[in-house]
Amino acid sequence: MARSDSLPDAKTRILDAAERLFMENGYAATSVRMITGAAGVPVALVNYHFGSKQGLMEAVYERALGARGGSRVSYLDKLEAEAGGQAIPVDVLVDAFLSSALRLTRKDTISGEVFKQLIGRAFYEPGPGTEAFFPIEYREAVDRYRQAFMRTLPHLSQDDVVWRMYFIVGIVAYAMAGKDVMRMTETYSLADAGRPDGILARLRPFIVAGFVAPAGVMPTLFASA
Amino acid sequence: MARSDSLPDAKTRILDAAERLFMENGYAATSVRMITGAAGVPVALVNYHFGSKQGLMEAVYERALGARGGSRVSYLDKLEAEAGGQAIPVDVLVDAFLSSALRLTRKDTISGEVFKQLIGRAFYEPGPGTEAFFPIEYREAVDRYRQAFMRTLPHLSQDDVVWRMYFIVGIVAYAMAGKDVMRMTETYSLADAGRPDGILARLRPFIVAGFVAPAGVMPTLFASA
DNA sequence: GTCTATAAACGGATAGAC
DNA sequence: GTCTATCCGTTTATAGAC
Repeated sequence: MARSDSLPDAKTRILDAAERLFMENGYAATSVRMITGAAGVPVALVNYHFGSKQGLMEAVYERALGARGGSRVSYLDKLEAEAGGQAIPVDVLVDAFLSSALRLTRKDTISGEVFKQLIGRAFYEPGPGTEAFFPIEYREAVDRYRQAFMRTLPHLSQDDVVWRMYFIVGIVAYAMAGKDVMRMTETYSLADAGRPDGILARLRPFIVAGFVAPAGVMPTLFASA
Repeated sequence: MARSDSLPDAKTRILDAAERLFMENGYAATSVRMITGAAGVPVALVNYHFGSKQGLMEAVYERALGARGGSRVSYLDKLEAEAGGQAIPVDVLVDAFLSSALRLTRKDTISGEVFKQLIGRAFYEPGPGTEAFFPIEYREAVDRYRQAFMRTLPHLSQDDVVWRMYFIVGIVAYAMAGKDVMRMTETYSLADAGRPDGILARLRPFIVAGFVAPAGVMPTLFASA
């Protein structure tokens, strides 16, 4: 599985190329030949190692998301142990949720990129490679964080807490996918654009403030535009 | 262009089918034959009416997003006229931004669905059919709202304002795309799931609170998970 | 495990009859 | 404007040599 040589073996090179190309173009728009071409291996190796194009996609996610059963809640466990029954502060919880639950485990495939578009893409692109085999650990982790958030913010209903976590996932996925349809980062030559830590630094006060806000559901909302 | 008959003409049926299938499967994963099959018309009609698959995609967005040059900022104009030089309250501005700038104009193509996954998909899917021909009016509208937000929230830098608008777009796109990888809406049988107005009602306090929050960029943020 | 060659189906686009 | 038949490149996947 591991070689002491200079070049990774064919299987790894295929995974690397597939990860990058699926990320850039999406699943359907990426052909097996593009992948093998980029990896410098014959086409047949994809089917030999992964069975099919979809099998390759699944292998890419499996590798990117980390080992199965890997505890994605261990950090939360630690926080709760330290708190000793007390509620954990919101900002700490938000940090933990962003860095631990939503963040990917595997680091820098290409060149120091810690954050992955891959997971962002997984949240949106339909078809094989997304919901179908998305690990259950993520949903379990989400539920653990839901409980923690509800302890910290007892003034919110469960629905409100879940909705707000849902919104957070949306923001993070959008940023992770690196999408910018409005061309905001171009138009305003935005600082921190593309820098995960910078983005998260901008994100945190926004999210924390949003999360602690009173629910306040108002009946009629939108004027006709 | 319009018939008094029962069935819409071929061109319209193609647009309807394409809108639905592009929305469900994405652009690359949807073939022209799938579309013409669903529409009950021969394949050749796509090229006759729209020139190419991409031309069809553009026509779909053109129809969904409303007429070109349609003023997407007219409501903001009205608000600013009423304010008479004064800053517009944040919640009003947020409402206007959500309902007017980001919302789609065309209603219920399929069956009473006002909100569109289509635009949500446009925000994420790579390749043709997304950023390439996304109308400039959207970006213009964003800039108008940026100016309004900066007047209302002078304690924020331009970067912070733009970032927060960016986050909002991310949330809305996620909700619009209807994606829910964590299966939150299933798991918790979430109230308001799928109901645009309900979602927006949940969204508003979250966004308003996040937007007015002090920037507070902190140097070191995330503990190792 | 790696490669060449090929199979079998599907992709978008078009020519030309009606 | 609508339809049939077809072209031609590309797709995934496989068979079989090395």
